[in-house]
Amino acid sequence: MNSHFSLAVHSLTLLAFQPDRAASSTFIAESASVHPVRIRKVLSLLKQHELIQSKEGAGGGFVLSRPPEAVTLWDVYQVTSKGTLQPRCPDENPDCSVGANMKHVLGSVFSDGEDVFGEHLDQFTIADMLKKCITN
Amino acid sequence: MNSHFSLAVHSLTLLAFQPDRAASSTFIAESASVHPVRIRKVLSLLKQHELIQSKEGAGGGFVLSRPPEAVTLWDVYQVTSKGTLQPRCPDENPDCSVGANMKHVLGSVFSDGEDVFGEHLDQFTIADMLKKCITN
DNA sequence: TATACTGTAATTATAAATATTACAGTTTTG
DNA sequence: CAAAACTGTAATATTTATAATTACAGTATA
Repeated sequence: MNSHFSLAVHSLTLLAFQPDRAASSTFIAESASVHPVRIRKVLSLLKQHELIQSKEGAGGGFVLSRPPEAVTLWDVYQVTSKGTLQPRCPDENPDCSVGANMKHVLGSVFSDGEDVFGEHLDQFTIADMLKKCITN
Repeated sequence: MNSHFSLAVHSLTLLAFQPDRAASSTFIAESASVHPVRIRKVLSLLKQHELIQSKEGAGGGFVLSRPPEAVTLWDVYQVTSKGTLQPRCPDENPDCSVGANMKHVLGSVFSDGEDVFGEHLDQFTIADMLKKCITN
């Protein structure tokens, strides 16, 4: 699983944690121990998919555009990581009936598997994640 | 998903394809378009878990130790890729209640998710994979 | 108009995956 | 018995993927 997903969930959970004020990329980056530019790239994706809003300039930053109860981990996964479950396969080898088809065959198994996995992720919201973090 | 998994499935399917004779690492490597040493490493794992048997020396190679109907993709996954679904998380940050717990919280969500995904993989056997490859 | 931000592109550095080389040990076969 | 065809594994080199860093244009605030 790529790290965009966990950074996205981290960021959204942090925004849910302080719903009153915008969080800057620097603030989020320090919380997640990564570089601010990396956060801005991930949040750029979330913004494109309207999970957050951003405001430029002094005092700007990021806020949620939906209540945290209305955003699931599956929503986030689809934005940041769709398709990454797929196993890496070597190039197709036309000289071998196994090598020629394995990529496609495993591809369909994992594509369905991603949907199954998605149903699991869909059970958890950002609000749930915040609750789990705080009560620990 | 790491590539050990797809190489393992590829190898096992190839062994199922020619049940009569042992396959050498060179033969399998050519089918999968990768280096023989890499195949030997993956097959070493499968051997440790008794999914295959190997024979050294001239005319040696690898054979299945169970019928292909009795090996599922979940069996293979557990040997080659257990835990790889887990998203990469940055180090825990004790100064932030979100940063301090996110890794653990996501960890449990993905651990359960891996089991759900496993139930999906468990529906497919190596025999199924071979059938899918051949009828394409 | 200085300051604190976002947004992005380009570059550099680091880490992970993969290939390659090397060689010891094991069977088979001529 | 010796050459050939294998496995097994370690060590090294290469390639690729990730991540950090730098740079800078644009925007809102005070």
